[in-house]
Amino acid sequence: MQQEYNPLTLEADVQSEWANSNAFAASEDFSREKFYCLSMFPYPSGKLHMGHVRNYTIGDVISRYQRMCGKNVMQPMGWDAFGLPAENAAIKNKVPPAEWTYSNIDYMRGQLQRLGFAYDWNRELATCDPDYYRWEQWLFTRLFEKGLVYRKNSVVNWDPVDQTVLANEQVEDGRGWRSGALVEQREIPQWFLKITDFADELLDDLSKLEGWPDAVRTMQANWIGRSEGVEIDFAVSGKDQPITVFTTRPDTLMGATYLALAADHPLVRALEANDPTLAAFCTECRSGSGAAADLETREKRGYALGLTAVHPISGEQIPIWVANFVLMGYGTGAIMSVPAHDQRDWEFAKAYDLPIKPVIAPNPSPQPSPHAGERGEVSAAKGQGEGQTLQHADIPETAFTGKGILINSGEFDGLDFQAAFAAISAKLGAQGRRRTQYRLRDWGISRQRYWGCPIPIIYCEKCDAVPVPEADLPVRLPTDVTPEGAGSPLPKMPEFVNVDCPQCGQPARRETDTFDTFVESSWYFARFACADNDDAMLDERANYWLPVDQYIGGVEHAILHLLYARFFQKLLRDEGLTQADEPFARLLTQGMVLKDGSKMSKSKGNTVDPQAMIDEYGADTVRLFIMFAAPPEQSLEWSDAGVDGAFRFLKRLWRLVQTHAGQGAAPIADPDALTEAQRDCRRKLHETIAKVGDDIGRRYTFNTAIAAIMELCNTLSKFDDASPGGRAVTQEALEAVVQMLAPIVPHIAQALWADLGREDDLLDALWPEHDPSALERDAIEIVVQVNGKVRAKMTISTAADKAEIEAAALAEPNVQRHIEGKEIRKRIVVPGKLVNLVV
RNA sequence: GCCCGGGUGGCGGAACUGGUAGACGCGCCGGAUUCAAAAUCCGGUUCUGGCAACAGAGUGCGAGUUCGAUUCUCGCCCCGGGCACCA
Repeated sequence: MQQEYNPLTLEADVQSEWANSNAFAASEDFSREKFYCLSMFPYPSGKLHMGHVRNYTIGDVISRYQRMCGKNVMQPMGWDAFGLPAENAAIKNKVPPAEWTYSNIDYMRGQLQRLGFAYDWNRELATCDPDYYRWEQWLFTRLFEKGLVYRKNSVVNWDPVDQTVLANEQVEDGRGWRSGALVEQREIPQWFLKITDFADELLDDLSKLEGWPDAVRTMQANWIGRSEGVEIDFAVSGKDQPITVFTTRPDTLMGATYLALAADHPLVRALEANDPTLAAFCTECRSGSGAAADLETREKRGYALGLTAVHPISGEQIPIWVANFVLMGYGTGAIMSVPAHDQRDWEFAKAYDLPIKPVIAPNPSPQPSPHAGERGEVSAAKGQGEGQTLQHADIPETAFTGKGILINSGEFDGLDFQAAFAAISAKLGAQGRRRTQYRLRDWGISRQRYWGCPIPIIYCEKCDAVPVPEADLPVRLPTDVTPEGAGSPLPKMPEFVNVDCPQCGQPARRETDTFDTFVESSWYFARFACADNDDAMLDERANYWLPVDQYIGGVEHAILHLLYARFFQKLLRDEGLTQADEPFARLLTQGMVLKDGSKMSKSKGNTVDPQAMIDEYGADTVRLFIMFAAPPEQSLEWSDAGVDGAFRFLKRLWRLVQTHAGQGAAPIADPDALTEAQRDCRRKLHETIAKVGDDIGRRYTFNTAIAAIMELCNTLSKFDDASPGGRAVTQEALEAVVQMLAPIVPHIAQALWADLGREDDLLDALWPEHDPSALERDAIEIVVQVNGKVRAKMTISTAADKAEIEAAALAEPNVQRHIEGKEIRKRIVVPGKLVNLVV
């Protein structure tokens, strides 16, 4: 028998073998099916946290499993290296962001290697490397030429004391996190990418993404928010310009009793100058963070402008209000309010005593809900989540937001939604236009920050904004800089700012804003295919590897990052750089790692340092626990005791293999010559192989795969049969156990593989297949229920037909007791499962 | 506020297509081994009643569909993620 399981030396040995043989270098091989497995790259914040370990273990298990299935696997790793934390660290520690970032990368790379992840490190990239971001700048200039880029004024959080722009995260309760000053919304010119040009394609292609979780597809569809509606002009009494609103419910037009405008609506802006009370109200609306969550949870407040609009059909005068919940960024910045049929309008009307005019009656003949008649309830037709039930057609307690039949609407009375939509749109004539509206807005990519990719634009008085010519790329970010707090240092660097106009040669000024860091993470997956190419952004290798076959990352990225990456894939495709329409064929969104029920975070002080766990137990134990504790999509509750349990299992496995191997080479078995106990053991083995293959390959429920392997090991411990047949079955089973565990605990698996006498390379050992003949059994357990309650369990031949099963069930003593003297009204027999007798 | 998830023993979780609720692991209890401890091994462990056989209850709450619901439908409650400048 060999020595004890010593993970620290064992793992070091195995890892140096992998390194020496360059075991995970991937190359394009058109004769083999490729598998590109990608985990979301980390922000190099200092050291790995448990969320990283979970993310990367999941990816590594999938990669190693796919390799054992014979695929040509590529699993790269890189660094999402630009971002705010580097600037904060610079201010705090007086160290340049570049230096801080690169030293973090070095440390974290070592941690990833220590965990034994099968990365092709030849493809490593960091987004702060000019060799990377130059192609992003290049693409931006291409998009500029194509008209997919434009500049417009847009609001930012402005800290008037620090004289700087703040991220939403840096605004706490409406105040700057450093200065404590009240934050204002201020407009500055910024660059935008026309993602809305792709709104339809981004929405429609969601249906192709069958390997994505439905939740993510639904969230993206709702985020894009395509809606069909009508744009309606309301003439304003005493003004030339009408107010244009957009509504998806023109059928409710006759119930519009007021208009509500955003504080930034042009009409409001014009009136503000001469109305100090209005100006004060608008200032209040503009204060605080610009985050939608803050705006929409504020108390609904309004201010009557004292103007009226003319209802385009009735000709009635209706008041115009400014409301703090109307956003300039969505639609036209003005809404027609129909308080009877919109909950927010209803609450606003109640608060300010505005008229509520019901114009829709619930449809009198919907699909009847079972008890609708009894309680006088009527179910509204269910559209996109807008169904509701209602006591009556009038509006005593709440708005009726369902669709129905028009009332109080003059000539339109009696029409349903469809008919009213058409009739009212037609009646509006030139004052109404059918329109498709999106909730999605163009992507603002300008950041007034230092540690990011410089936007390659030069401003010339004569030529306006000029993209930097390809020959002058990259625009390098100066790296020997330590930001000190208030604002980006770039505008204060004449050697960076002062430049000649590439068009006319006159003195000009370089753009000092940098890209949103989401830009870098929107195309890195493609660059991994050819990270070493200095002459082009992408080459033909991208067509071999893309799309990513499996992408793994946190749910928190379900909308923004994943939508931007999908958008960029389409930009790259249209640029002729790659062919795929979508970047990620299959997506796994992993849950968070919790401790004591809440997310691990420094501020809560409930973090567990992965490094300490690795140092104590080794990488395999950490990997095993993290894959066993929960299915990947669910949150995972960290448990030190659970880690102990994982370690114990590996020690048991180690002993099991050593004990067996210590008895010398095992004979080969003839399956037909086995005893019944040996056949049972072998059946358990092949049932486990079938289940584990399905759990890892199809379901991605690694926790149940591990549980099944543990069960098998428990069976093997008890089996303990030293006869030639018994030893042959044990050898077969242990080899399969080691293979099935190899993706999860690759180090110990490699050592045990050799101990079992195998000389081939476990990394490429083909995944075990189950032997269907081993699964055959003569008898099966069947449950007998009486009135749905289990009253007996019986073992019966698998050959028994329904009548025989039923007869056997009726013969069970405990069943007899429960049916005695009662009439059997119904007999349900589910072969192989159960019998239910209804008495 | 809006969009999307989730809620099962003391704990993490299992039950995949509507068919035995609680696999596997942790913890706990009892036993073996040991001078003793650690480590290891064996047995038990949803709750209530019962020596047991067995009976009753039970998957956030309330209703419904069904022979049968953790699973499907409706209405609530609570927790988590996202909300466009954290990544």
